[in-house]
Amino acid sequence: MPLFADVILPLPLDQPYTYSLAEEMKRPARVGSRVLVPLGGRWLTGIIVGFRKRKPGRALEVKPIAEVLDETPLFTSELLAFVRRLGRYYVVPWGEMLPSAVPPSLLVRSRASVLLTEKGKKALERGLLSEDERRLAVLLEKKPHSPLFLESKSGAKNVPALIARMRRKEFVAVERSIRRVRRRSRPEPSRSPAQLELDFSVDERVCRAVEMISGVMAKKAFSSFLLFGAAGRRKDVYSRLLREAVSKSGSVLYLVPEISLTSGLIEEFEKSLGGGLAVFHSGKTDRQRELEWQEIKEGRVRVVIGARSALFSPLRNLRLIILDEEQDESYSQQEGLPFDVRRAAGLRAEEEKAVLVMGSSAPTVESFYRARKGRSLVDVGPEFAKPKVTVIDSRGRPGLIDGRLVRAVRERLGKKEQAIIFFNRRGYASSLACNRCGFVPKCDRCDFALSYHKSEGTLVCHACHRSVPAELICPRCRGPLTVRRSAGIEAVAEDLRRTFPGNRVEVWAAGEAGRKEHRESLLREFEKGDIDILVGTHRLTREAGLPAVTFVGILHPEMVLHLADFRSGQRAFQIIFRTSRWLRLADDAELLIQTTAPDHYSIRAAAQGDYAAFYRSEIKFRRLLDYPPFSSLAEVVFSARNVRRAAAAARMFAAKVKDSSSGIQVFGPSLAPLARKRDLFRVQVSLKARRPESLRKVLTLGLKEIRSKKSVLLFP
DNA sequence: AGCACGCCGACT
DNA sequence: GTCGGCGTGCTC
Repeated sequence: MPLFADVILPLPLDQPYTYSLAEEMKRPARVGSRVLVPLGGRWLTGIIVGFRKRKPGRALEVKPIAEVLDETPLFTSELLAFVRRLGRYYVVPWGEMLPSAVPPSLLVRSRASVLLTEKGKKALERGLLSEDERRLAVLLEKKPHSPLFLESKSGAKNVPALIARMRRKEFVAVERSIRRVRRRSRPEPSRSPAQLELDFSVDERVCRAVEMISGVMAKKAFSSFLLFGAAGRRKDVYSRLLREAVSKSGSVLYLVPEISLTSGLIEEFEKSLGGGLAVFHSGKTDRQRELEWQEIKEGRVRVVIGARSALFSPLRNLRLIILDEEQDESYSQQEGLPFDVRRAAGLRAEEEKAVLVMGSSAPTVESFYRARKGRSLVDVGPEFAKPKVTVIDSRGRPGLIDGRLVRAVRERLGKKEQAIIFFNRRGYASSLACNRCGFVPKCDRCDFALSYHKSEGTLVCHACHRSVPAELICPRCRGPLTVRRSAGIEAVAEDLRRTFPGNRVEVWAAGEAGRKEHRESLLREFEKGDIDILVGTHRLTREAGLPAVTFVGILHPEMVLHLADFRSGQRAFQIIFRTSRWLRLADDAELLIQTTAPDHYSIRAAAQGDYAAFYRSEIKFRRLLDYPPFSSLAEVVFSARNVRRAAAAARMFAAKVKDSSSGIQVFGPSLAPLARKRDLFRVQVSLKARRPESLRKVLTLGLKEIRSKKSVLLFP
């Protein structure tokens, strides 16, 4: 009896391919196992998603599976179902979801290598080659290289076509090799769980929350909760639920926005669980991740702590998913990673019939609204201490830093105290400009003015992260380029240095100061008291080791309100709310906010530390303008090398959506906010719908036959 | 995603 | 007429 396996491949395809199974492979091949298969002349790793007795098409010539790579399946059936659903949800092909789910080294593929033939060498010596051919041949003279290497080094255009032509003329040959799949090394056996400590939390709200949630957990059905309140009490709840789940031989997934923020947490769990804990973070090597997967898969690891990639860990009998700091923007759908972690965690919990507990002291209004409506809000009470907050109205006042803020800082420095100043814009100024001819240096791949970073002497494109040395002479008229020093953290630092010449001022920002050693040395020096004023952007809130100070100043948190984004009110609130955590809780600790929008509800509520007040205003505004959670939004960006192609795809999509006329509002096509990025023109279409299901249906249908590159952002 | 194919303008 | 750029379609 012949047997065939349906295999999903790590390609932008939604359909599995069918391969035949040799007799000796029928036993090890199982749903969820990795297999090595041939596809169009190369070797790829795929995942078996099903079996069939006959081939799908009569005429189809089915190729055999070369090797089954796993003894136990890499994916549990729940995990596989989750990945498929996640793809469906975000309109991403099944196969495209795979690489973001699995450590890349587990998806072996053949690698092409181009080598120069004898005939090619002779042709090179005799000068028989065209310019591009010669360049390629020179690179290959010493040793073979990958097509990718040739693409970047040869300087020739359309390298794949060039290689194909040279191959036909037998100047070069292409060889394919697969990195040998390593045999698994037997990891050490797991330690037996240590005695679980009993803890006697006296907080009644914590006890009630634990009781209620663990009661639901015992039912082994999907359910979700929003834990609202102070961080310490949330952690008590998590830790007790976690131990409850583990003691019932279940496993737990603990998601955090950034693994660096979990110091202490890991040690604590390690102590109380006595092994069986895995920590996911981006700093790990491929090899480490691979071993970790095996450990989890084979049930030796029962608790996984990590950021978004941990969402795909192959835990079995998953009972509990914890998602802390629910409001954090790193959970949102971002470039390259086409899903929202909050939503994804919900889908995974549904597939696993597990309980999802999200937690925050100031959740997103979307989650808060849904939790209230679904009666799944669990309030464990707010922080006890609120810092002293002062709002400075700087309307009509000149200068970047208000005199009142300067006075407050001076007072602190006089008392030998340190200050943190927060300002959420990188760089020195938005751009350089020529006074004479108006020239503004722009990125040559993006439609974006370059940001001037004075301390580094560079111009940085904040869209594609490329940086070039700054030239201060206008290339057009040879006039001087001057700095528009309106904003930017470097300008803030410079002002402060001028105002406090005897004190040390340092800048903390992503990008230029992004090197790890640099950040760590800054941190140490700040801790020792060698730095008096630390000026930081949003990046600073991502740092766990920052010592608490007695003074924090926030400059113009209202800047984000000017962005065309329905969540900007929430972002402004969060900036202030989160920043206040840097304050040491002492009597004379103070948070000072300098703003030109002191009456905005976000700023006012954040200054008072009043989430409820913020929520009331924000939800009213969302309802009025029909924004999420009262509607669903989609943003589809079509990108292509030339504008016409991108525009044509966008127009076709918009027309299709309008034709389906299912009560969906269509905005655009219009140029995307960043009309050109990394040499791609971007045209976008936005959709708004009452119900998320109708939106997804229209997206799936409308995008079906559109070949052009596209990316979909979904809200919520 | 790769890779082959086939179409078209622009050069030896 | 070939070269080289680019869009289209297929891979079990």
